[in-house]
Amino acid sequence: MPLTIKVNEETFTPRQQAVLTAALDLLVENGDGLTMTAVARRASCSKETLYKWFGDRDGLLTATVQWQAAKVRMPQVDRSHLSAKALRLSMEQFARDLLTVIIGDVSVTLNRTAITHAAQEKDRLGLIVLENGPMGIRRRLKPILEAGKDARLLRFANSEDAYRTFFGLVVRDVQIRLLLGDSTLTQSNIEANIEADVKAATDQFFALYGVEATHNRE
Amino acid sequence: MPLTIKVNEETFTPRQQAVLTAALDLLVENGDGLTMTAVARRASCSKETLYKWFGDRDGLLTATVQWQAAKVRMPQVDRSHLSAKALRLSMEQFARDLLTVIIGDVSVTLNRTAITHAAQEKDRLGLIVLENGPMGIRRRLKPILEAGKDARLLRFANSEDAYRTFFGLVVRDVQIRLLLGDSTLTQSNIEANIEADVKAATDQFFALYGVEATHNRE
DNA sequence: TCAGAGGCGTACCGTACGGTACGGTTCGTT
DNA sequence: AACGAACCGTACCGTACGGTACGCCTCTGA
Repeated sequence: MPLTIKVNEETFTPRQQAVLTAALDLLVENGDGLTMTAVARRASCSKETLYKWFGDRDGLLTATVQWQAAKVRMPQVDRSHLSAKALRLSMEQFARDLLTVIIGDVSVTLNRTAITHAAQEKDRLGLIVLENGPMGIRRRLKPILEAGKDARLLRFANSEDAYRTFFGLVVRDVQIRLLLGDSTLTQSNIEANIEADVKAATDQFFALYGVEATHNRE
Repeated sequence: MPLTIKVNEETFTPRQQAVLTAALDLLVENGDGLTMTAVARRASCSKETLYKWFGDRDGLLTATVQWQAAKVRMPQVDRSHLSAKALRLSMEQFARDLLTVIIGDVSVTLNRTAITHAAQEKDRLGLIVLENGPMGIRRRLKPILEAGKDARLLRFANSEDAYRTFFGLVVRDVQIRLLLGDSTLTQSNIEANIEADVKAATDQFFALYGVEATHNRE
């Protein structure tokens, strides 16, 4: 019994994972370069095997996206014993992880692929990325926000709005510009400012939702 | 590479605009449905004419996106004599227009198309959408922000950050979710909340950058 | 009335790629 | 050793679609 990694009910053998890695590499290297022939050649396997394992091109694509997306795990933040300082650090950590993931080649590629897919009534990939992207973030951030609320460090009517505001403050127009291929946004360019951006976004979030804020949404 | 985007009414004849309309309709109806044959049939013209007018498929796509994107004109806001109330109304108007455009079928389709295109090293469409989307917004919003600053109604170090924060506060995760095909975000669903969202975003923006804000980014 | 331009519709070509078939090879099991 | 399952490599098929060619129609202007 070979070691397998379980991803949402789907298990992949190491060999299969090598294939998925090849597929992902091809995607990142060259967005439309994911032809079955190219994957087979890159992974040194036969097309027949690809079809046997993944059904069809769509299945391979889905498996690739799903497998990779699930690998993006953001560190869980310690929720217990929430001091003001700890909360702030947690939020900053979150912002940093979020930004780092979003500007990565893999994320850009996966989002582009899923969006392309969604443009054809096949929203399967879109839903996967959605679930592992924005929704995943939301799921992890929400308890922290509510812990902050319970600790009287944050004030908001519902955590949904608070999460979405935080998302907006952190991501701003970076993601859409990257997806559209804005050449003025080099990765190194963003990385250089990432700490400043993280701090700014967190400051702004606390200005809006921190208990000491005079202005607060109702 | 001087990417000049100039779409005058004289650039395309009415007949050509009819063709572009057909192409856009096909795009919106069915993202990948833009085949040359389909456009020709829909517009009741010959493929040869399409190639004569637009060069190749890419040219047709570019013309379509360019033509439509340039049609999205947000109202210029009167900048002179800027009262606090006028500024706020301007910002709200901006937020409303921005949200309205972004959740529209056409915008979603165009962004998806451009992103798909950008996934293939051909960032031409991406740049066009970028220019008419985020960058266009930035160009129109910036003078208003600076007028607000001059009138001592807003306070910020540079208008770039202020614009991007506003963008984030307004758009949040709506655009990426729509692009990914999030089925829980129906258009009517968003439209129902659009006024509340607009007000919330504007409130938050003024809380962060208004002169009366106690917390302000440095 | 005629000529030419512009344009429609259709047929056609080439190619890229998804998907299948098959012979040959490796490897595990008995 | 013998057998079979899994798999590799390659050749092959069908189709969809980008792009071209061409015959015919319509409209315009002299």
